[in-house]
Amino acid sequence: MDTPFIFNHIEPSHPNAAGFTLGLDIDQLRGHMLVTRRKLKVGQHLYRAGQPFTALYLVHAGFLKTCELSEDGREQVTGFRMRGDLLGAESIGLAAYSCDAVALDDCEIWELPYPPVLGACLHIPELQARLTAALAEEIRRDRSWMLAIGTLSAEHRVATFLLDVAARHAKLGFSPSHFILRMGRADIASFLALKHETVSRALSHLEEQGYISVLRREVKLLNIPLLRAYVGQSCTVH
Amino acid sequence: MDTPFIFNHIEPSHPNAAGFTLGLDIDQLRGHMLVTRRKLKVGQHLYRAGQPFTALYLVHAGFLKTCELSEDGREQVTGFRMRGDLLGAESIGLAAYSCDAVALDDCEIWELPYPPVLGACLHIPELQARLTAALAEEIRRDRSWMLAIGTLSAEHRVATFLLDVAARHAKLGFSPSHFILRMGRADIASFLALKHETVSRALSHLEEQGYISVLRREVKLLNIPLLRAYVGQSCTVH
DNA sequence: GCGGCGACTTGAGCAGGATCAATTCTTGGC
DNA sequence: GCCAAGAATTGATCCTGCTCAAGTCGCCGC
Repeated sequence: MDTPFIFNHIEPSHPNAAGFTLGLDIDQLRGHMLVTRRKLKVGQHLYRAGQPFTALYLVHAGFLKTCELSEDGREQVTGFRMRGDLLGAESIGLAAYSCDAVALDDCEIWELPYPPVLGACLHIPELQARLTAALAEEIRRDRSWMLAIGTLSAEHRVATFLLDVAARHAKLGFSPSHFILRMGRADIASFLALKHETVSRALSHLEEQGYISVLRREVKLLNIPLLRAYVGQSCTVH
Repeated sequence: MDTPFIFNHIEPSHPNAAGFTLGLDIDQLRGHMLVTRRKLKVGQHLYRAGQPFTALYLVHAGFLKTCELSEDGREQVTGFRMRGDLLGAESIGLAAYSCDAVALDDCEIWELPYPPVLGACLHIPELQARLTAALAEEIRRDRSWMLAIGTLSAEHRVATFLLDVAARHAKLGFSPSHFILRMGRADIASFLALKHETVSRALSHLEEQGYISVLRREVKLLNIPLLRAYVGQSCTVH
């Protein structure tokens, strides 16, 4: 029996797996810049909108959300980041970060000071290509969520979200079918452009239908292919 | 009286303005790669999802939309591109384009073959920084629309959309308060995660309230500051 | 100029998700 | 261990935006 309760604390097979978003050995980067380590506790901000933009970050362990804010106080969760994910890239080219990054679990983060990253790109042409590709990947991820939000019903969105979590867990070597959500219902709701009650109901209903089992934040996907089929139906059915 | 009907055919002050997204002189790029010119008629695709990724594109004249597609046939407009905007960047790092780009008006496009762009980055360090910044900018734009879609009512979204069009027109030296929409109601609706009837009603209602005047695709913003205030209210009011 | 098609508007009725509210369950602080 | 605060669930009701439908308008081809 697996132990999803300590996911973030299991060491995956490759010791430098946390650098895979950039596809590079961290040690190679250390030759070009001072890579420091930062620890965050639940609820702490890695950075806030408006703070001077000084670095990119790689998640080594833990879990974070990014939040977009408007002048008039509206707030939107725009994504969740886990081991291996890059943070701060959206603020490249600005003097200050453009959004908030908040720890949803205790985190260990590698800080890559930014001007040095640019410099390193000149010496490691590979790095430049990787960084650009990582940015493009981020655009594609955001757009595929726009597609989901613009075209799927509440329940389909939630199912899609669970399948996405599963896929990301699988890529890190964790169980795709049994995991603990690190974010609250309200964060999922904001991300999917819903209300937390709606997310709660959707989860309950997916459970009733036998697709999943939910107990607070512990989720089991009982039949992933069937769940995929359920999401795929969304268009052909109506 | 201005003549918004021919916006796309007016030459703006700076002859190389169409390159401003990359902040570079196109002639400088020509030294490193073969920049070719492509013309498109309304309805033609600049590229389609699945076609081999070979180039980035700069819009010199005309107007396009980008569409995200799902395997099961769902479709979502993810953005609109006009003079000076970059296209294709979302597909960097892939073998094939990940979305469709469709002309909504006759277009003239500059094609920047991709591997050569990467090569040019090595010789013009400035270009690398600009390209990366352009990608980051695209992420921020997408996320600010996620915020709008996730937090604003239909009518507020439409108003925000009009203000965005106005701002982009202003940046190109056109009138921000009187313009012709190049896309149909259905495209606006998809982009804002609404239905075309809802967009139509929102426009009519904004007109009733005296914020704008609409006649088919011709739009006048009668009081931009007031319209901004109307959008800004969205949170404080509820 | 006329006919036909597609884009847009508008209305009526419906429904999916929001809102408001009550309750249970967890968790952390003392 | 107990209490308080917060997170999640669930129910009842409301309302925004969707659906279905009819009708208008403008434009292109002939």
